[in-house]
Parts: sequence; structure tokens; C-alpha cells
Amino acid sequence: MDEERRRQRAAVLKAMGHPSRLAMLEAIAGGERCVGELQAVVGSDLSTISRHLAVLKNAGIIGDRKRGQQVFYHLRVPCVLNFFRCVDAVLGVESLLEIQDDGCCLPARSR
Amino acid sequence: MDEERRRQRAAVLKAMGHPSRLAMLEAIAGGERCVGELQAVVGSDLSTISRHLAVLKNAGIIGDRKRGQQVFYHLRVPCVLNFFRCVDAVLGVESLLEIQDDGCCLPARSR
DNA sequence: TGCTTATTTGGCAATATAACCAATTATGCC
DNA sequence: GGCATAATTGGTTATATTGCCAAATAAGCA
Repeated sequence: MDEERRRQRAAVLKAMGHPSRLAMLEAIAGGERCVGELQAVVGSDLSTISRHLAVLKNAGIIGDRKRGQQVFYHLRVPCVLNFFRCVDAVLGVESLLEIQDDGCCLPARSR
Repeated sequence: MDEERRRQRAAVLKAMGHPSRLAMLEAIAGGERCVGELQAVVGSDLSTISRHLAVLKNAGIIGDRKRGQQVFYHLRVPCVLNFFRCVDAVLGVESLLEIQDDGCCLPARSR
């Protein structure tokens, strides 16, 4: 159903909507990272990192693979970070208050 | 600062991370919409709609313009919805558990 | 087996979100 | 001014999120 699809899309965005999780995603985008490495990036308690990773995994954004005693996380769909070209555009605009019809930052059908 | 930028990006994603707000954004992507029209789409209480709109506006995703006694909302950066090609890819993958190196859904530097 | 390292989970407190109703503000019309 | 319509804001309650500590689980090594 359409409603269900929207629910899932929202869940993905919501999962990405946290500074620490974003920092983790950026790190993971550079290649597989284990929990300890991600803690070094973010700085929170290890248990907190683990919970954030669970959120991202649960949303389907990352996957994990156990190697030895470490768990390595990777992006399941690397392009998720491309969106930031557009998000940054949201942040950047100060002046324009009307709808822009041009293609903005991405190729296809904006509206 | 880099940390601050991340905080703002997260705020934009977080604002989009709610089914009702997503439905509203889709409607608004089709052109300016006033609060009453959006209520018809979503179905919640008018006050709830108004609060959701405040969240989106606060994140910089939409802008508003008062005409008569109605307030019309529009997308500030229409491309925000393009991201869903990628979000849907996140939802669609069942099989692949390893990092994909190909371009996925969007043009440029995935990682 | 016992010890160390890596990660997850249970439990808890603080804070944030979401939704509704009721009341308020703002605009237009008579 | 007085009334109707459109939208926002105050107040409240229920629920979810976040972050930490402590405890549990899992894997490797002596």
C-alpha cells in the first residue's frame, strides 16, 4: 500500500536524522568499520554506539558482518549519502522563498 | 564547523522522517498547498497538521506565504524528493549484504 | 578452562515527539 | 463592529528516543 511505503521511507529518513548516526554513516561510507572504530569517531559510550548502529541496521541502511570478535558494518546502498548535496542546498538557501523550477542539484523530475 | 553542519543535516532528515510530513511534502511538491488542503490529505487534526508544517518550515524544507486568510506552503528546494529513488533502493534490497561499488541510483561519488 | 577483548542487552532517568482539545489570533465579509 | 473561516498556540497526556552504567554474551588466546 501507498501508506505503508511512506511509513518505510519515513523510517529510513528518521534513522538518518541524528548527528551521531550521520557521522557514523560518513565513516562507514569510507569502507567497513567496526564498532570500536566508530566509537573513536563519535565519542559516545560504546553501548550508545551499538544502539545507534542497531537503529541504522533496523532501517536497512547498513548491514553487518562478523569477523573474529569484531562486527563490521557497511552501507547497504552507498548512494544514501548523495542526498546531502540536496540537503545542503536546503541549508544554504537564505534568499529564495519561492519555488524553483530548475533542476536544483539532482537530475530528474523534481516535481 | 563540521559538527554543526552535521547537526543541521540531521535536522533536515529528522524533519522528513515522519509519514504524515512525507505525505504533506508529496502534496506540496505538486504545487503550493494551504493547511486545509493538507489536512484533507493527511486526515489528522488541523492543529497537528499545523505543528507538522512548523517542523518542516523550521528545518528549512518548506516556506510559507500568506494569501488572504490562508497560508500556502511550498518546497524551498524541490529536489528533496529525489532522494526517494535511493531510499526506495534501501527498502528494496533483500539479497545484497555486501557493499556495492556501482553507482546505484544517483550519478556521482557514492563513496 | 580461565582471561581478555569486542559487542550487545537490561534497566533506568531525562528529554523530546506526537496527538488531541480548547482557546487564541488573523483575515475577510456583512 | 460582529460573525465566519483559516490557522496557530497553550496545555495535557501518551509514547518514543537518547544516553549512560552495569551486566551478559561471544570470540580469541594462554
